[in-house]
Amino acid sequence: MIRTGPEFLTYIEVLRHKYPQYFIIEKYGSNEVILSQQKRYHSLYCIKTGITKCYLSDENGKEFIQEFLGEGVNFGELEFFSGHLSFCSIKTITNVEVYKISYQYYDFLLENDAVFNRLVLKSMALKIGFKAPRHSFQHSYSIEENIIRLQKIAPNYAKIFSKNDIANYLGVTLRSLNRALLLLK
Amino acid sequence: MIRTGPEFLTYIEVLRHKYPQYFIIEKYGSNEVILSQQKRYHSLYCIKTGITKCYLSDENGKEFIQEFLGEGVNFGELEFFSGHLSFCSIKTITNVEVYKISYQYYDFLLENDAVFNRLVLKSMALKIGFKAPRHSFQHSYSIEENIIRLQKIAPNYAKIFSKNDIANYLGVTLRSLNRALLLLK
DNA sequence: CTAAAAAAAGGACAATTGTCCCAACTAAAA
DNA sequence: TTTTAGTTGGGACAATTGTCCTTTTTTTAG
Repeated sequence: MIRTGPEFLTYIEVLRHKYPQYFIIEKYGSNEVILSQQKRYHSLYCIKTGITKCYLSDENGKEFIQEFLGEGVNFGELEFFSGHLSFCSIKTITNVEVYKISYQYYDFLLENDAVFNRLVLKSMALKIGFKAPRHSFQHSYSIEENIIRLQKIAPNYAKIFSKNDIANYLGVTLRSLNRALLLLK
Repeated sequence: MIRTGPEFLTYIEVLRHKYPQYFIIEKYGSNEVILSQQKRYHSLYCIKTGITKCYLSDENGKEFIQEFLGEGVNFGELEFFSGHLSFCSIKTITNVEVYKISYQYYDFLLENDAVFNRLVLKSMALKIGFKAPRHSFQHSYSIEENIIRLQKIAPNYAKIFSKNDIANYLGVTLRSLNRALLLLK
């Protein structure tokens, strides 16, 4: 439920010794927007500690949560490659520390560090591989079954996330989520 | 609606002159499975001509179509990076020609051809960037609005795809799709 | 400490979508 | 040709989910 990338984070920590000025640590409290959709940025991020949500909001302001991001996950890197505006927003849930890396240094690392390059490729492959089965499952099964699945993956999910976030993650309304929770009791 | 990767395809054609033995052309008729989910492969593919669908099927055999793939799109590359089994199936819709590339040669190209490497990264970034807004839209709007959107993106969609495929692409039943089409007439 | 705001819970009804049918038509196979 | 299988279209009803609203509880801010 919360994506992580421990391998990537470990390697970032290694690289930071070699290129200390490439990695700027930023700290955020809870409920702060780090990146908002439809804007142009010149840096990307890797989460050092904490949890964020990645979401799209539609015209009515409803959030559609793509995934929850934990330690070692990158964000903002897609826009570097595609050249597009950011297509989702990132907001902190807990206190968060991130490494911020400029496009320029990122480009340098991709070209000159084969290990880093391969880790980026792998992390992107994993990102794609995670989404599809999740959306498929969410669609094929009832809300109750989805909640049961959440409880298995993350037994403490209710302590971390608000009901609203969970509903938006499952792609249902808060009312429907509450109904499903009632039936499970 | 049909993903393509012209830039990638062009570069493959270039590389093929330098490394002819790396790229094996395979031809398929319509409705053939090129890759099926939960299996291990040792090659990946790039579509030269034709259209395929990428889908997950659940226990009831219902297909959940992720996307339609056209010229220049890769598939089977995620498993190379993640080391996982294939997580979706690929079936041809029209006649299809693909370039087949072994993991071994792919690895070599990634390491030794910086342009190729960057194109792979870009194509993966685009893959991720496409899915999220689509699922978000599909979820936020009615079936009718989704059909109208399809017609704008691909006016000839009804000639290429069966009703069943369109329903599975939109994540609704055939019955619901028909109902929505009635209301639009 | 109190007021205001946000989060959580659920009632009542409406709208949407799914399930299970059946019928017509087309294409493919025997 | 005849049969079979697949595609398309839609009726009737059930189940699910959403919308709108109200109440209670919890959290936050002044």
